[in-house]
Amino acid sequence: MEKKMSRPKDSASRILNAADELFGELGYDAVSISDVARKAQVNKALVFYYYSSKAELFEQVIERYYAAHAAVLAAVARRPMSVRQRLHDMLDAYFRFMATNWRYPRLIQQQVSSNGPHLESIQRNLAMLFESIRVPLEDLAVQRPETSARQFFVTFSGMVINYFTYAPVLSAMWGTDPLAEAELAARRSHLHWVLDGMLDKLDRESAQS
Amino acid sequence: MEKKMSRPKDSASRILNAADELFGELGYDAVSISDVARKAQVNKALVFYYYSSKAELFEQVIERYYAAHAAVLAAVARRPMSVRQRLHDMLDAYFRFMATNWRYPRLIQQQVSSNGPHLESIQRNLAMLFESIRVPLEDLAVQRPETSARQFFVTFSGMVINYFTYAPVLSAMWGTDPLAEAELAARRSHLHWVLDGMLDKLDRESAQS
Amino acid sequence: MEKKMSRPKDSASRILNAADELFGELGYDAVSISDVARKAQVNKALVFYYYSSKAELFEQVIERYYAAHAAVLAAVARRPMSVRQRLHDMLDAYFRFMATNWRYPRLIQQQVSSNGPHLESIQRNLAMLFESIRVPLEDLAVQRPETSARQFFVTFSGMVINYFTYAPVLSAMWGTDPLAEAELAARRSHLHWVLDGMLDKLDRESAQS
Amino acid sequence: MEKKMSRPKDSASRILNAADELFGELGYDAVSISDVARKAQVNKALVFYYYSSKAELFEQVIERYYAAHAAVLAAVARRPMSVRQRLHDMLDAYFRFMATNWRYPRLIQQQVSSNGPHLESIQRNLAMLFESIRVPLEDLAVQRPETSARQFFVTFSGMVINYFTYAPVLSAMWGTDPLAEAELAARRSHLHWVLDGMLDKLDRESAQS
DNA sequence: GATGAATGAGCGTTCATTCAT
DNA sequence: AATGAATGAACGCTCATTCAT
Repeated sequence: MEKKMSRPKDSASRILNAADELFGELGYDAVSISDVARKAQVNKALVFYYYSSKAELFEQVIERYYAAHAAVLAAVARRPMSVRQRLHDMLDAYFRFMATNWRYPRLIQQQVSSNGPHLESIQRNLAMLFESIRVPLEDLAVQRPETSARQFFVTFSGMVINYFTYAPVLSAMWGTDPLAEAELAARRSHLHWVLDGMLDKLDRESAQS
Repeated sequence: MEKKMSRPKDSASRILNAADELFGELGYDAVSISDVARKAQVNKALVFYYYSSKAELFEQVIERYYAAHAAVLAAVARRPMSVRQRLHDMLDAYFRFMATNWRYPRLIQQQVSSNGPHLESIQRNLAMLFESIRVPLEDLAVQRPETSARQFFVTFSGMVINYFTYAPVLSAMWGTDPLAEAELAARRSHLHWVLDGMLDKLDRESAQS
Repeated sequence: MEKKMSRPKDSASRILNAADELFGELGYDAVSISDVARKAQVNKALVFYYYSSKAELFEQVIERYYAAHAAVLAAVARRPMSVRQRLHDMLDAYFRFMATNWRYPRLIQQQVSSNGPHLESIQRNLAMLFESIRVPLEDLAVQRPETSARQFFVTFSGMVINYFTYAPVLSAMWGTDPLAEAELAARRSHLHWVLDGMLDKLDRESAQS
Repeated sequence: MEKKMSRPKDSASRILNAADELFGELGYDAVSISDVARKAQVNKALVFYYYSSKAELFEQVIERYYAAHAAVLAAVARRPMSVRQRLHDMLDAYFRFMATNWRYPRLIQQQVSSNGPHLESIQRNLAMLFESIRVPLEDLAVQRPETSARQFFVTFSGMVINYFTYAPVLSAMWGTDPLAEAELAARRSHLHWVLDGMLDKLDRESAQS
């Protein structure tokens, strides 16, 4: 007799993927373990066999994103280049990563906007991200209150993240899919345009002073 | 004789305020009607006496914000001025409103990032907001993909909203309260600086073409 | 200024009528005091002003039917006539009363079939009804087990009552309204036909013995 | 080692039986899931593990009766015999089934007399029952308004059903248990006596015409 | 006589989690 | 590794009833 035909991926990762999709779409609270088990086509108790609790399951979902995210950042940081180019590169890498993993920013927003129990790990991740942008920015210009690295950090992450968080709403508003290739390209060029605008202004200001 | 020992505000609005604070802090799903009743110091059943369901209570909370928000926008729209000035004014009004009602952007983010059941009314509100920014922007410049009103809309709302959504996290990261006067001032000046950068760039580009 | 224009009937009886209709249609448990108040167009608390509890309100509803029912029975009993004629008369009066007050048998059936809290008063009423049929029947024939007054009592009340209890179901089954004149007439003639059949049989049996 | 201290019947059927008894005695609305769970000696949540809702639990209870009832009817229909004998047989089977499953008619009466949410399935069942009696009756005699199959159907079901519905009341009235063997026998002989009376009358009438 | 506000108790239902197998 | 059964706690909500005015 055959050993109950197991699916392409083993149960543990099928559960993780199901959790990823459901949490990302509906939010932590709106998803029950039963939902996850059903989607993963496994027994409900098996979820607890692999992940000790619902909270831990969620943690694993974002942990996987953190790792991938960190890898992308590291790859960019490794390349030597001008500051201006570096910032464009980082923005691009950030945007591309989010476009590919669009449920990730949604998961983060859910937690942040409701003081979820996973804020701490999000904080750690965010601090790392901030560090990677702070250095080039501080090289670039004097830190005035309106041009501090902190402000740019919030501005750029907001510009990128919110595009994906709001994707479903924008889609309904404008009748186009914000995740389609053409729309992504438009957004990306806009972001670079904005970045250029800022760098130009910084240049002009430092020239002037 | 005393006026029947009731608190400064009547039960209905005490409930609404409690709901506002709790939903804004913890998110719709994480807040139970018991929590709201306890915070409002009323009987749980009384919540249903005034608001027919938890969903309706939430609706009322955001409806109140919508009304205030629309009033602010209308006030700005009424003033005649240059396009550049108008955009600065609108940004300023938007930011100030969010700073005063910082739970409002959090409530919206919660719903949007988890496809909550109130997306529809959020959409309506967002469409209105978009309309009020679209006209001045389209006056300003040719609509290229990277400088379309849509892109600016997402960019500015992201820049503003996320500052408040992330306030708790930033507070922990930087050890300063993002909602304190000094920090708000810094953010506000940054936003105007960014807007100026963009407008300058648009000017230069239209001069050049 | 006018004294809040009161409706054709005063509040107390409007409440009673509303309760009658709702209880009769939906059953005691399925009807809330709010429902009654809404239907009677009075304030919910006013129901308790006139009727001390939901149970008492129900009691008053059936009490009103009892009184009317007793009056009808008494009227029939008063007329001197042959036994056979008396039984036909009683059956007729019973049926006509139920046809006019078709919610009454439904109310009774609800209580009886769910051991409701009003069984006792129902019992009293039923005993009275039984007494009024027992005497003529016992005059008529020897009481064998299969022809005892008790059996006839159950048989006739079942034949009459169930027609009304089942009216909604029969209506759907047969596509005709059992409470329409034509249908009532058919039922009534059937009941007399059955009664005649029984009396004939009793006659033949007593002739034979 | 013991087989995991579970009662003679497994939880699912213990719940179903408890529901049967409680619904039959007190009525759908007067019985809470807690009551059922307590009687079945299981956890309240387990009721929902086996039956998705209170309504479905009730449905299962009557469904079980339907199946048994249909089986009995089918068994009778299979036997070839004279029309008169067939009607006696059907009446007998009907009565015996009700005597054995006396909570069944009560459940039906509850629903019918309060327009309960399960009327539809009751209607289907009743239509089937009607069909099984219609054919032999229509063979028997011309259909006059007072001797139509419909009338006989209501008459006989009323005569049988109400005996059981009223059992608790009759018991209190007469001081004898209507479900005791002797009383059942009396009722049964009465029913056959009535049927004979009707058949005789039909015979006489068709002879005469 | 009439009403709006308030409340305690309970209901049907869901869910994360446990456990024996 | 996998599962069906079981459970305690909580949740949103309803309702009969009370009470001050």
